[in-house]
Amino acid sequence: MRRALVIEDQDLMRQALIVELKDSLGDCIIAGAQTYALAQSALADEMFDVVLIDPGLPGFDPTSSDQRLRVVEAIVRAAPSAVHIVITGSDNDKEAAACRELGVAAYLGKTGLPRGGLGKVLEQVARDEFSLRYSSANAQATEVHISGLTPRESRITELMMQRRPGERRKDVFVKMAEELRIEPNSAERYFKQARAKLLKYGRLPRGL
Amino acid sequence: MRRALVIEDQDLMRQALIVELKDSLGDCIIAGAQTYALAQSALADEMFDVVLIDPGLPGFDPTSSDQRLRVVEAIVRAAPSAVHIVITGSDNDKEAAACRELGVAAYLGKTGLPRGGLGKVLEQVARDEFSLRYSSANAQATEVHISGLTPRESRITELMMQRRPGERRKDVFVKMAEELRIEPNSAERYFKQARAKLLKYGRLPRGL
DNA sequence: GTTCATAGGGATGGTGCCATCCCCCTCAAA
DNA sequence: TTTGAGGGGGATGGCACCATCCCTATGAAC
Repeated sequence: MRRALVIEDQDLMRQALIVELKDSLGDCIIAGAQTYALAQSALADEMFDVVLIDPGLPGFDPTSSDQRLRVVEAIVRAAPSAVHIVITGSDNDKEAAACRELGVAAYLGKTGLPRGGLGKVLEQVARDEFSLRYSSANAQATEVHISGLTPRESRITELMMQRRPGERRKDVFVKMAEELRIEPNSAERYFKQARAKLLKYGRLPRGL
Repeated sequence: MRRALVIEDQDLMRQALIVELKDSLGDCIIAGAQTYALAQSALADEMFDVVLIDPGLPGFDPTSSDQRLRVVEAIVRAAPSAVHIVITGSDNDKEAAACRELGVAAYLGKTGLPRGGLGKVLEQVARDEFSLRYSSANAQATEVHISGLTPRESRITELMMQRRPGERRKDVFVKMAEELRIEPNSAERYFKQARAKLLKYGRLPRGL
């Protein structure tokens, strides 16, 4: 059972990263630290296999690349055997190179890193590659989330609304089926169920 | 059924904010926009009751308070009847005051805003109060998340590990019972179940 | 010697989601 | 006229989690 530590001051983001890690690691114990002090005490208390670091922590000047790197360096030294992943909202290539020098295994921008993205990064790292992903605003469309729909229903609705012209519904069912490893028939069933719910509440977005 | 729009470039954070909003609003439809352009087209297409804005968007200089405020102003103008909430990682009192001038209903720092925090903010806003919460690193301890535990089991384990000396287990059961509106007996049952699982896998953190 | 917190469970009913298989109907294209 | 995409469902079994109630046993406190 692997142990991981997530160092990130923004609570919702830390929560999200912990969930991402949990989904990627399988059996694991994940600690979350909001501050540098809490991270230090966690690192002193226990061993970790994976450490996720956002260097923009309270008490450090976010515009000082020097301070940011010193935080990373201190964390890496405190757990030299762990896999270290730096994730930041203000990424740049100089910092990426410097982190790599410090022994960091992956350097990630927060923008453009979707659900499941961390899993792919960990796979890359497991192959001893340095994983580098700069922020990029890559969204093609707005997402939509509708309460009352189950996750499956929500997902197929989203996929269906993003369908490009000429693409048949059946193609979308196949796409979702591959994504979730289920039968296209099931995807179709979720879509029908979702549409029925939306019709009932008179909330049918375009794209039916 | 209310409609909300979340404008935030970091995908995981946007996701988390959408979940927060969904939990707070009940029946609702929530759109998520990664960029200013996507936000604009969403605002042009539909009406929204609530708009959540992170002014630090790609394409704008994050150090320029002028640019940040112009983003907020444009969004507010595009949906004058909506409740606008600004949430940012780099909050300061000048920007808060300026946002209030622009008609924003709440100004929140990302650090120190926990799960459920947005719900309280919305309650405040519903009472026509201006909700102001600056970032603060307020965590007392590291959180712990263990895979294989259900949410209930995870929560009671976390509460139990944060128990202060002298506090009895029973007190913690009551605390969790109030939090989730269940019987203390049930909380105790979850704790026992969690401990049994942890013992089975030899992963008993201190605090039993 | 009784009370109470704690340890360590068993059993139960309910609910929601998942995944699948089935049915019927319509309409257009080949 | 047969085939295939699509609309609109019903029924089912399995599973995980939730919430509750029940039982035994230990050990310290009063």
